Formats: sequence, structure tokens, C-alpha cells
Amino acid sequence: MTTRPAPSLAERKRRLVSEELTETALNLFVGHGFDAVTVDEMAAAAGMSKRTFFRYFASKEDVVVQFLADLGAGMRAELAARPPEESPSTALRHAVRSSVDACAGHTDRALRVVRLILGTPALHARFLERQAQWRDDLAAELAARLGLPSPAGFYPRLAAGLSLTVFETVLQLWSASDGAEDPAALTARAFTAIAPALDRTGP
Amino acid sequence: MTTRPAPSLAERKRRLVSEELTETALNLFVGHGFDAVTVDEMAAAAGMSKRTFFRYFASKEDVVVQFLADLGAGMRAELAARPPEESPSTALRHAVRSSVDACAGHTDRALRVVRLILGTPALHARFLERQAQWRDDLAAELAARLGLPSPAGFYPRLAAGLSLTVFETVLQLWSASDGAEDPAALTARAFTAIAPALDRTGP
DNA sequence: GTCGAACTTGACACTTGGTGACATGCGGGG
DNA sequence: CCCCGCATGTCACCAAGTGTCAAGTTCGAC
Repeated sequence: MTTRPAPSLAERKRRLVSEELTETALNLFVGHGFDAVTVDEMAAAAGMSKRTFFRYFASKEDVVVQFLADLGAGMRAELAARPPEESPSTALRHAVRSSVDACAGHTDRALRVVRLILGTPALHARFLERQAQWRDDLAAELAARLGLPSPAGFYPRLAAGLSLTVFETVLQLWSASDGAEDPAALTARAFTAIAPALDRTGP
Repeated sequence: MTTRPAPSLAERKRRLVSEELTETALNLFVGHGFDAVTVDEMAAAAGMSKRTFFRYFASKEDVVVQFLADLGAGMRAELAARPPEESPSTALRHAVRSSVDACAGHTDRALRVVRLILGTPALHARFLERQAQWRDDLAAELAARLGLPSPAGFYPRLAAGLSLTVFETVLQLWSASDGAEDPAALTARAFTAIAPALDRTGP
């Protein structure tokens, strides 16, 4: 039996509405462009008031970006789960891989979302903002795993940044090639290249 | 005699007003925080109407971010100016160095601006957006210098991204340490670490 | 010097994202 | 049956931008 915290009815209901809303919004966005759709329209299309929309998402951009937000948490979790004796480069590679795979998994949907984000300045900005958070998280996790003092110093921050750069670059090529390029292969190639930098645990 | 296009009076006037406005805004921001200052207040403080403000800057954030925007152009120019036979890692290192130096030059002002940007989500987001553009530019320049076909493929984009990650990480530590850390030294260290990745001109 | 063209500014109205306050409806538990 | 908590809708409101038009202002041509 899964002894997990019992997703109280209210919780599930909320999640349901949220997903429905996301779906509706996504369709509108890919149809008319992000900027051409107002919050009122989205809300109306989902059968609710503007005010209610903002009770589910903090901003218009969030509807799209939230969709990728869990990836960040996933990456950190994956990193934390890697065996401590593993080299930083390997651990980070697996962390990024897990997110890349999560994307490449449901190709259809993910591809649409990624293209939308990368092609809309406002969305891209928010996405990068999230990434900056992931970066702090990864850096902290990495510092912890290396027994370095917190807050993270130069090396962990740099390593986290490099890894996320790989992540974004892979997404870029994947979406630019309409899913033709194999994200996993790209990730592997990139990490092979930067591994020396990641494993240089100097000061 | 500088035979440059003669900065027509109007042009100089415009630049003057723009700088005055930037100065005023910056003072207000560091004083009360970015979000607590409205555009109307800034405009009033500079003795003009809100409408006129938006004729000088496309957005509230631009007043601050524009201040660092030339760095991007500078970086690309520097990269383009490096001798073609130079290795990518060396050329990129110099490009980033030039921007870092430009920052570290007028320490007082730059430090305030950087701290403001990194500490304000809205500003950070816009800053990252700009960086994304620089990245495209750098990647294109790099592809050109390597004789690769345009648009830039995986390697140039990755290399550009890695270089900018170094740039941002250096800024982070520099501002976090209140200017104590030497940006040039940090840059050198980071580039030593990632040089192998940058010079791996594989497919 | 004066007239007119081009440019700059201010004033005003309007759209849109986002928030706070309050009322209402709907559920389940006493 | 009534009360309590929760989700939602309504309304008012603020701040960021933008379009429009009516003034100045500059500057060169006549």
C-alpha cells in the first residue's frame, strides 16, 4: 500500500482544474500566439472568471512555464539521488538526462510547449528566470555533495550553469529540428565535452 | 579629424536626456527598490511625462538593463576582431574579458547596477533575455569564424552558452562579494577549466 | 524676419495584466 | 437544520504600455 499523504479530494480537484486550464490555454496560444490571447479570453474559454484564473496561476506566462517547472525539481532530486562517490560530471549528466528524457517522452505536447516558449520573448524570459532558480538549487546540492560550505562558491555555481546551458542548448536544437535530433545523444555529446571542467574540483 | 557621421544636435540632446533619465531612475531604484517606484514617479522626478519616458525606453526595466546592453555588442565585436587563427577558447576568453573589464572599470556604478539586476526578478529576467540575444550573436560569429554553415549548429551555440555562463557566474560572485573578488581572475580560472570543451571542434 | 515642415512633448483615453475586498453559493459535519 | 470553510464571481482599483491629437520648438528656406 502506498502510504503517501492521501491527495485530499480538494487537492485532486484543484489539480484537475489546473490541467484543464493548461490544456485550454495551450491550444489558444499555439493557435493565435501568446500575445494575442488575453487572460479574459483564456478564462472564458475555460469557463471561469479572470480572478479565478489568477488563483491557479500567478501570471499569464505561468500557464505555459509551470508545465516545465517540475523539471527543475526533478533535476535536483535526481542529482541528490545519485550515489555520493559518483563524479560530478556523471551525476550532473544523469540529472540533466532525466529532464531531457522527461521532455522527449511526450514528444507531441512537449515539443509544442518548447517551441512556444523559445519563440515568445516574454515566455522565454520567464523560463530563464526559472532556470536561474534551478541553477541555485543545483549549485547548493552540488556544494553539499562535495562537502563544500554553503552558500555555493564559484565552482558549484559554474558547474550548475554549464549543465543548464547544455540543457537549454539541447532543447533549442531539438525544437529547431522539429524533434529530428536525438536529445539524449546531444546531451551525451555535450557532457563528454564539458566533463573535464565539471570534474575540476579546484578551489 | 574624425569623419564620423556628425552626431546631429538632436542626437546628442536625445542621448543627454536619456542619460539624465537613467541616472535619476537608478537613484530611485537603489533607494526604494525597483518595484516600489512607478514610471510616473520616475518621469516626474526627471521632469517629464510618463508618455515621454516611454519614448526613450521601451519598458521600465530597460532603463536599468540598457545600461548593460552595449556589453553584448561589445562582446561580439571583440570576438570578431580577434585574429582568425586564434583558438575558439582564447578568442571567447578575450571577448568575455572585455565585457568583464568594462564592468569592473567603473566599479561604483556598475556594482550598483549589477546588484540591482541580480536582486530583482523582473530585471534579472530581462537581463537573461538580452543574454539570450548575445548568445545567438556570439554563436553566429563563432560559426562564421569557423567556416561553419549558418544558422549555427550545436557546437557554436554550446560554446557561446558556456562563455556567457562564465560571464554571469563571474558577475554573480563579483556582486555577492561586494567587489572583493577579482573578476578578471575568476574569468581566467573559468576559461581554463572550460577551454577543452570550447576547442573540441567536433561535429 | 517670417513662414512652414519636421520633430518633440504633454494630455487624455484606452487596453491589459494583476490584486484586494466583499458577497455568494456549495459542500460536509455538528 | 444550521453553521463553517472553501471555491468562485463581482467589482473596484493600480500600474505598465500604447494610440491619438493638440500643442510647442527648432531650423532651414524664402
